[in-house]
Amino acid sequence: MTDTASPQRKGDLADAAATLPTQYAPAQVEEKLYERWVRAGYFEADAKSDRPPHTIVIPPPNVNGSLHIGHALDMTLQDAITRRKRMQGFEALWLPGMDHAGIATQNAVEKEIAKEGLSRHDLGREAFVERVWQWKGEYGGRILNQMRRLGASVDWTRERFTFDEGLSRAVQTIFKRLYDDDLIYRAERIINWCPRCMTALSDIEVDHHEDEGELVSIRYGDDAQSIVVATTRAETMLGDTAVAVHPDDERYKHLVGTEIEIPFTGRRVPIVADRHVDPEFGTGAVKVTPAHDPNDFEIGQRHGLPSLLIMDERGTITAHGPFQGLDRFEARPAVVAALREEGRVVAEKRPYLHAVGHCSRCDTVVEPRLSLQWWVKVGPLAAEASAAVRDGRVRIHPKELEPRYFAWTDNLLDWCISRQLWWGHRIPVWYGPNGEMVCVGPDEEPPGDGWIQDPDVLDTWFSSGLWPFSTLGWPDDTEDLRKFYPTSVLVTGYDILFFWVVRMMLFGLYAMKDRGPAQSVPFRTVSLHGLVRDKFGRKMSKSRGNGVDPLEWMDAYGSDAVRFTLARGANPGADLATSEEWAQGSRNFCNKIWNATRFALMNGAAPAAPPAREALNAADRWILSRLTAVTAEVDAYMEDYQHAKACEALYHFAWDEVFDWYVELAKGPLARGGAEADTTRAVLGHVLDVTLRLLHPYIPYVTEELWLALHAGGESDGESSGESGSASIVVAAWPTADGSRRDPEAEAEIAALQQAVTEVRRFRADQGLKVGQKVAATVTLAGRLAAHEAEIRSLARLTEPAEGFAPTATLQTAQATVQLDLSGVIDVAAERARLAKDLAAARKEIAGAEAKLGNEGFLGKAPEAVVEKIRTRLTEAQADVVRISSQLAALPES
RNA sequence: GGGCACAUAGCUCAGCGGUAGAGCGCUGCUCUUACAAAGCAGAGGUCGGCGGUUCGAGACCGUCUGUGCCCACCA
Repeated sequence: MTDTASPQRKGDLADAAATLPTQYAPAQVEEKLYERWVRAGYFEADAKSDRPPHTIVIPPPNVNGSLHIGHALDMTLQDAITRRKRMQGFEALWLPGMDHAGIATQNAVEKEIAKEGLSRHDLGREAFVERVWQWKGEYGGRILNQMRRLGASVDWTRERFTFDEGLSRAVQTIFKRLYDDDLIYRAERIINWCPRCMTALSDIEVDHHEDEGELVSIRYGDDAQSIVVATTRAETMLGDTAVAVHPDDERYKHLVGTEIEIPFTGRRVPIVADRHVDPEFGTGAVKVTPAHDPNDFEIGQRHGLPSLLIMDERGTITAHGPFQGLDRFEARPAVVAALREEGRVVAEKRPYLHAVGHCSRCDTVVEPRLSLQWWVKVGPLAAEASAAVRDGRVRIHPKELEPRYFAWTDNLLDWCISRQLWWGHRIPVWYGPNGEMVCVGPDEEPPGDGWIQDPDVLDTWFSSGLWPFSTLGWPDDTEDLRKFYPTSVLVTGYDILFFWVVRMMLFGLYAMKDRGPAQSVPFRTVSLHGLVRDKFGRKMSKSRGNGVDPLEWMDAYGSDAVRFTLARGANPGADLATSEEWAQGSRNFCNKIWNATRFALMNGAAPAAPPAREALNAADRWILSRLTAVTAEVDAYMEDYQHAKACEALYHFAWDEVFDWYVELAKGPLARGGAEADTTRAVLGHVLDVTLRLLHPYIPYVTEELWLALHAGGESDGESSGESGSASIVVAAWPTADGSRRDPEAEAEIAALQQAVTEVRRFRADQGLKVGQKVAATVTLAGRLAAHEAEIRSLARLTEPAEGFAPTATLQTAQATVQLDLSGVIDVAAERARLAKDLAAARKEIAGAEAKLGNEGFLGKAPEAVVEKIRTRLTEAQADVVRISSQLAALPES
């Protein structure tokens, strides 16, 4: 924390720099800047503007959650995209909001009231929903508040909630439309039932994992006629209404068409032949329970079998008999035991690994159950959704993930949308006293006395599927909808590709179809990122304790550091590993930028249009050339959502080129003063100004703080500041590459200089010389390097040769020869070893190149540029051998 | 049971037809007129195995092994 500037120098410091401490302290700038940005209205999009729109709707976080590292990644990327577009002059809208998250939130509140010894049924529907709203008010805004911390440039005036009034109207509208188009229907089917949540679940809300089951073989029938079936769910036999065998199975052919008695029930059921049965599996005979198994249900349909429900909503056996009242998992062993008693267990239980469905919310084993539910007929909608990607109206990025998308759109089964919950959009259907049914639109009065509304609510993904247009005011034809739909890009993790992205495609294309094919898509591009993992690439989990709290990192290292860490790891569609050390590294980077800018300010640099070429020295021309190249590179990467690449390019340019070389090279001219120093100040100011603007989308806070300081002192130049002047980097112009500044000549020149300096430094390091230890040397330069002796001497810490100068070592690069007097210092043995190594490397090089050039196939087919490169390499290596050999010979005896 | 990825430096990952890269970590040196959250220099990979295509292959093809993920109603 010590300020190393000497007292005399301090007086020369620019005012702005004097106020900057030697370390960047995020806590002191973040809140202040965010408030200023919001107050200035920079994040508010104007639907009336004539700028081209750029729209992102946030994947709405669940109200019941708090910011986790995955959110932080998602939001950082969206913010970076939005900030760049805003700087480019787009009318950039990033719309924030939350999801009511039906089942998840209901569970959370149920858990809370359970602490008071209450269930939702104790409260009753209305009071319970009231309670959830209350809870939402209390905890709901947490993530949104955390977004502010992160620096998210969202338009707070447009914040939405999937359960707010407007969105509820959108839900009702689309339900009605789909209903009228026969794309929503009510039917009795086998659904996934969670006996704990007591609701139906859609297929994607069920997680299958391998569970250890027990397969037991049971004999049905009596001595006269019997058949053996195998099952893992013995209790379901109480609901069996048939036994099925394969039609070609010779073992059972004679039994088909006969009847057999189901134990305990006294029920006689038919033996049917069905192709679904696999004769190879188990005994080749299957018990058929149409009400509790999806396959069996289909067999039942094919053979006109009755369906018997034998469990209630809680999974308790309701079938009359000895097992009534038992839980399904108590009933299973009880049934097996009773069967054994009767001598019906033919083969004892054997362990059997099979996939069992679990509720994705509470992990309870899902019970397939025949039930009357509401469905979306997805076929026609999915065909559209598939076509939109196939014909390029919607681009999935990275493309490698397209097959996963098609795997869904091309195989989607009808979607069960009704849930037996209380927290959600109520199904807008009313039932009349005589079994009539009417679907009520948003502006219609519900029917009167004697009619009751369907008690169920809609799947939470039903409302979030409308998000890209419901948030913009649909079903009304609003200015926002006209201006900002279709949205530009959807940024989300690949893990909700089918939960959410597919739903938005289905609904968007349907609801907006009157706009025509190109304009109805919910987004032009889907940019998918991966999951954040720990430093070893492992999934983060509570039980493993390897999770990361982004807030903790923000506290410790600043928001920018967290953002940069995440963005830098974000390769399209790929998971990223992260750890605290990386956040530290990013923090260090921010600090480095801080200090480089601080140096510039201390030397009076200010953003200005860089002087004409003739006024510039080689270093200036080099860095401006590189700046142009990097600007183009970063711009292209960002346009293609390649954040990791963009960040890497910026990191290396800023640190390795600007800070480590240009700033060092600038010190000479700045110290010498005069016009030369003015030029350097202008170039340095310009380079930093552009670099800060390029970095701003990823690290908004530190760049703003420094950019303001940089503009506080000097003249603002129109090009760098953009039309909004120097009020904020948020609205400064996004840099464009100035092709006229490309300068291969200067790049080659500085590369040669770097090579020479590095060679000397390496030599010094090998000899164990201290930085402060002066070494006399002659420096002989050729070609482009001719004018750079002063820089080389300064950067390599070489002094002029004095009397009695006696060189003991020679260093040579392509355009520089440095002879050093190291009498008394040099470690001859080490030097000899080093040279021997270099010599061996050069000889290997020659051998490789000669082999290639002697290869006729190579000469015949390789492009001329490649051949030329190898020739050059050969020539250089040959020269190296000569040089090194002579150096070896010149070394004194040890 | 299907499908899709991935196997490159100690760790996490880029590179995807022309002499192996980054960050972190590691080693050595250094308070050098912005920064020790720094500077300088360095060590460390026969790019999972085996075949093939090619003048040339981490890179393309085949195959094997290993790992991960997604989907799936086999009782």
